[in-house]
Amino acid sequence: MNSSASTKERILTAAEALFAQRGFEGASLRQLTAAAGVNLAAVNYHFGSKDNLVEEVFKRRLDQLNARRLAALKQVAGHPETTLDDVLAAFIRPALDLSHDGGGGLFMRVLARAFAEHDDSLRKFLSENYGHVMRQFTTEFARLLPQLSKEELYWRIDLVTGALTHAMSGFGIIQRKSDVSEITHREQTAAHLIRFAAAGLSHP
Amino acid sequence: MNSSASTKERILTAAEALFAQRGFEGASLRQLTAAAGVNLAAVNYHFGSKDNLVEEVFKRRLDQLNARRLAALKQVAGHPETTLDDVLAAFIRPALDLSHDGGGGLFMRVLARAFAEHDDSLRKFLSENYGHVMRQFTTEFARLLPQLSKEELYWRIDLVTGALTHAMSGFGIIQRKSDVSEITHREQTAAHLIRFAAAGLSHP
DNA sequence: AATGAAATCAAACGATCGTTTGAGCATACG
DNA sequence: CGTATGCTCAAACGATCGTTTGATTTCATT
Repeated sequence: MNSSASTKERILTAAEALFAQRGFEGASLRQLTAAAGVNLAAVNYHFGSKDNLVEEVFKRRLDQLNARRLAALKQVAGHPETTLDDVLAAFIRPALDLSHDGGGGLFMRVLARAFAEHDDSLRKFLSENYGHVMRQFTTEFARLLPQLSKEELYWRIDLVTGALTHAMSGFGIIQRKSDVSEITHREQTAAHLIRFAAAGLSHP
Repeated sequence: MNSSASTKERILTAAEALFAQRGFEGASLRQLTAAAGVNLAAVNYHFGSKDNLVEEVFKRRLDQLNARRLAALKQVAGHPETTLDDVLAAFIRPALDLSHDGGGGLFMRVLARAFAEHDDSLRKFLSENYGHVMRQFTTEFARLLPQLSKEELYWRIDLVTGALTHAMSGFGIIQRKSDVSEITHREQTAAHLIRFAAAGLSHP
């Protein structure tokens, strides 16, 4: 279809969509290359193996998402006037933006699949490429919620993570009402998630 | 006749564990039957197909889980003195109990996998066998939270579902501290989840 | 135009998948 | 006892999987 894009990019885009729909094992290289309009052998030529392709699909979006989240966090972390909502916005808004621009509408669903997979190698890869972000956010949450024990804080962050991952994996489907502009709809969605997460984190 | 029931049960138990670990497509019938100590052909003989086996794995636990949840809900639904915590307890406690007795420790992880799968036939099956439970709980939530619009309520229930599914899928791993009895640990876990869910549902 | 590296292609590789087969075994009933 | 029925078993089926191969095409550089 998109013959202007490079073969590598077309494979990555088709893989992202197919992984979101059928899973990492359910999507075959033959379906994938047919959808991308490239030869079957192109995957092993450009990526070496299917497992490497899976990692590259994650890296392409995750590097961007991590950078945006950390940049947003840096602007509020440590400041005395920073609120819980500010930190949550730094975590949530970049994911929402990724879903609407940059063509990453299906990536959050791929990420949710990866969270559900309890495969060790995939979890290790995610931990190496995602863990430092969660760690920095956790530090800031701990600063803003000093009344919580470490155990209590980890519990709540885990639950919030589950809620947000679940919700964001549905972004591909949820359609805004036609009488609301996209930017308004995105603001409303962000407000929903932020208020829910703040309530779950800071309840007495 | 009795030996067939034994073979069936062994297949179901091995399938539950292997589906939790490797996913529905990742677990092969050869791994599965080897783990169960039965012949390869036994799956197709007793269940007809692998897809039918997947459904039977769900049915075995889901029928019990649904029955317990609805029974607990029935005891509190509609009563004027019922609180949000009561309804949430009716939803959460049966899942916790299933994880600790009856050998269903891995089932919640299988269920979480199924939620992450966006496969149409599996979602249809879950909707048919799980939807009526969610519908009854939603009705009771709506009664106890009359200040929320329908749209707002659905948003919050969806987020709570994501959080609980995520948390419960980890039950197989989380170990209680040795100085806490299992029943105390279960109570503490239930209290965590109920308070978090109540905060997320009822925040201003 | 000639050259050589990079990219694409059709075809085939061995492995593994879910499923089927037909013979053999067990147990219950006339 | 003989036989029917339910179950188990090793073996094989065709299909599909990820991967590899070697020839061919593409294309920038000389």
